[in-house]
Amino acid sequence: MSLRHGILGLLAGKPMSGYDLTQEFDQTLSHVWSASHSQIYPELSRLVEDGLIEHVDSGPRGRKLYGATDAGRAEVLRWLREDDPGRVLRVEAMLQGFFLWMLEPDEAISLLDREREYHAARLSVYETRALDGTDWEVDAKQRTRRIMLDAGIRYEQGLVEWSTWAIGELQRAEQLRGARFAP
Amino acid sequence: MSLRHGILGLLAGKPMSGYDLTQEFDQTLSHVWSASHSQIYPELSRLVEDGLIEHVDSGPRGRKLYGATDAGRAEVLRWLREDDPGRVLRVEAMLQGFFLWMLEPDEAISLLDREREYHAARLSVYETRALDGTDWEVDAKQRTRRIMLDAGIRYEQGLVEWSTWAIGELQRAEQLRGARFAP
DNA sequence: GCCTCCATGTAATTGGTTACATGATTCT
DNA sequence: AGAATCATGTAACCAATTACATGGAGGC
Repeated sequence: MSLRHGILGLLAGKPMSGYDLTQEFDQTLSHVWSASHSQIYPELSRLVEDGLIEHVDSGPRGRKLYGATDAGRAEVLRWLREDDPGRVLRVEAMLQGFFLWMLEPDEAISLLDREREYHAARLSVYETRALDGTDWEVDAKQRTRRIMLDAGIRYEQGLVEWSTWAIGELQRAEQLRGARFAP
Repeated sequence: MSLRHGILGLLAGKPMSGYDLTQEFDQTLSHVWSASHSQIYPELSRLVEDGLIEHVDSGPRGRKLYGATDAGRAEVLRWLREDDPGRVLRVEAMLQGFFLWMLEPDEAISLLDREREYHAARLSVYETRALDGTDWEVDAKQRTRRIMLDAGIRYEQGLVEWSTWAIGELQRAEQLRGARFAP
């Protein structure tokens, strides 16, 4: 139950509303975990029921702030210490990659180019964020954010490099193929 | 519906049984898409119903080989050409990473060390596989396999480097903290 | 004869997506 | 006055996991 622990971990950091959590998953955690508001709100109710979070404050427009209870914080720590994380990966774009051989070379190249562009765009988002964070290194929380942002940067960088290289490979292969007919 | 297209793409390559597909997802496609046999068998039935694959041969122990039909191959191509891949990512280990600040420095380091070890192990599996593949470059299919294996290698390499670096960061931070009390 | 691996399937449950539904506040 | 954004929730459906269930073939 990772969504549960994700929410719990965020609320252990500071009180937030369902809306805030939705944004956090969508922005900061996006390269690590996805969750939509329709999943988050019911999970918040369950966490309250289980005594792991509590309703701590209210704001305008029915806004409800939740915070982690002691039991909630303890549960995050237990999860971090004891639970081996699942290793399932599902990356649809990379699954498509496995079937590139079915496409004409130029189509395969344009698919890889789509990937290169996507990851270059993500990379520049993360790099901007890295520059924006001025007061890094002040405390453990900031340091963690920096470390996880770096993971995102390295991941996107790796994929930009990979797709650039792969495009080159396909172009080289096609030139060789052409040369056999027009030497 | 990525599982569907994953199966279809594999069967467009060569006829396989549900058992073969399960192994393929578990071994070659593991860093890209996961699927268990309990998901695969029902999906095979649905694909037959929809005329995208057909039962082409039988073997011992009730083994059933399926192959893609023309409609099936056409559907893979349509998917590759027209469908924008989903960009949802879910990596439980990295989600845990976001809450490292809640742990004592030595615990955080050992969590990162677990990651380093896991990815180093995966990396060596892929690197062995890269050496085993002798007749690379012979055709588009082999070239695709090489390119996707390379994606896996770069991904794991990136994470080994990242976790090594992150461990260093935490160690450095802890030394600085210690120095303030014992200058 | 027994163990392991090959091989296929189903059922119950949980997790996640998409669509539906509503209302308050702020900005222009 | 109208649009955009904030904010919360539910319902129907689809996807995935875990557990249950069974049997044949080959090796020792």
